[in-house]
Amino acid sequence: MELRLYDTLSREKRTFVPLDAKDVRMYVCGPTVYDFAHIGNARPVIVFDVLFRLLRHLYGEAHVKYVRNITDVDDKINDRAARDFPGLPLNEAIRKVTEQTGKQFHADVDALGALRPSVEPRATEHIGEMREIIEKLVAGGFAYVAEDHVLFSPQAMNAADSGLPRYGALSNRSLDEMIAGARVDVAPYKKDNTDFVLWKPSKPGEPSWPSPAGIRAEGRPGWHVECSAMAWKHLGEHFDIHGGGVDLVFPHHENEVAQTCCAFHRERMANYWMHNGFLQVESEKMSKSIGNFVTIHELLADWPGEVLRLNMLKTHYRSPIDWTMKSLEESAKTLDDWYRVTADVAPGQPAASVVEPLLDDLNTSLAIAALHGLRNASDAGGLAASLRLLGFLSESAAQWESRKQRASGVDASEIDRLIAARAAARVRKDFKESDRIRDELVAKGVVLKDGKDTDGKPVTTWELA
RNA sequence: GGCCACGUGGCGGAGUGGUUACGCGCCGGUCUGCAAAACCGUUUACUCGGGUUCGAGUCCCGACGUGGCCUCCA
Repeated sequence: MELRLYDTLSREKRTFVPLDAKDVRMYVCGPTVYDFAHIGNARPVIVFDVLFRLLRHLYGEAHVKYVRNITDVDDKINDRAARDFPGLPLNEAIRKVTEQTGKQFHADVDALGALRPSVEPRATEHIGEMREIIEKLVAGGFAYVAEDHVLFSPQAMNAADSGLPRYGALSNRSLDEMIAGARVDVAPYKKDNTDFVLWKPSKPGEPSWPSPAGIRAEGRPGWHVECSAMAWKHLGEHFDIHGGGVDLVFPHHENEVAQTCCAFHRERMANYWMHNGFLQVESEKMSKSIGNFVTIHELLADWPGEVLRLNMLKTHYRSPIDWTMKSLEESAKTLDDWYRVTADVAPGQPAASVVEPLLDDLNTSLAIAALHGLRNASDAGGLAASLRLLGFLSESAAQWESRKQRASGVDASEIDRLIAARAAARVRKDFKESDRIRDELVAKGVVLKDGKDTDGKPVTTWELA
């Protein structure tokens, strides 16, 4: 069985053939670290983590390299730093913001069960590579200097007749359309309104580095060239998979392709371009003004990370998701059941019924249906191994259960005392008293479960509603 | 205005021409002092209008609806 992936560029599912099966290479655009990551940011993290795990399963852990960058130079970071640390010099404030936010991001994605990528490059550590790419683009006639900016010219790219991709091929639009649809003010230093910034001058006090292309004033990079530089440094001029959210297709990824292909005279940057769909919250677009803007951090206060993970994977990665409380409750219930039935089970091999849907462009919905199938067939070993492949079952069943008790703050010994009192009442057939105790516990959110142990003796356990 | 994606049963959500998706819920049963939990079983669908075909949720055209992108938002 072979892996098939949907490629945004060719707009079809294609069999995945790595450039080098001993060194499978994937790049995913990571966060700009200026604020808490929201639940929409969690989607690419989880989706491409599943792909990373699947690739490791197929090609071996040592043969897959996953790069996810951290953008730590950006206007939004500068604004946030000035707002939060008005007393500090800007550069120091920026460092505080990026450190704090980066740390929080790692705590969030760890809780979601996402493996750390092989490399997490920071933009500010790759300024040299960015300058190098910019120099090549200027030398090749694809970029020009104007008023201390360096601008990339898609027109020049499409005028070149050598083996380059056409600008606009990834996002499926022509330069003419872009010119016609342009609705922003064109900066006076641009030759064409489709030109985009590779390098720009820094204002006094802002982060700055020596500029390329003979510009005397110091400056800083444009966003797009950061990813071209980091991907090049860690994965080479041409690699296998490039991922991110659909919103990045244009202009970010289109521009990455342009920069990398023109700098290195290549026809392709990545062989497969993968994009995850967007997310709505309770059927509404997530926005701060509606008040439904929800961070990963906030959700983790109420739900285990694996519940968020399962809830995300119930929907195919390219479809839109409506993120709702009801759906989260369902996901939590499912995981409770899976933890229960896989408790103390030695994991076997991941089931083919789970792996095969994943090979078909990460059909996680169908894979989850297969998990239910394993559960109903009482194949606990296969279920446990398959869940692990998908990044679940990171803790023991006991830890999973105790986490819920801790969160609710109930006193386990008090509950045990009440259960014993109820058992005594039932023995003397004082059902009025036994029901009273049961209701008392329900009021505390504790649900009793009467069963029998292996000897047929009645035994009562409990769980939180 | 331009480009693109999507529209499945009470809810979530798979399925690219012909057989039960699956899960949650509902309902019924077993168990129970009664419940709950657990286990067993059952139920309902393909936005609308045309077309292609022996046959369409699945292909084509149109309408309506929802969402995304159109210069730094995952």
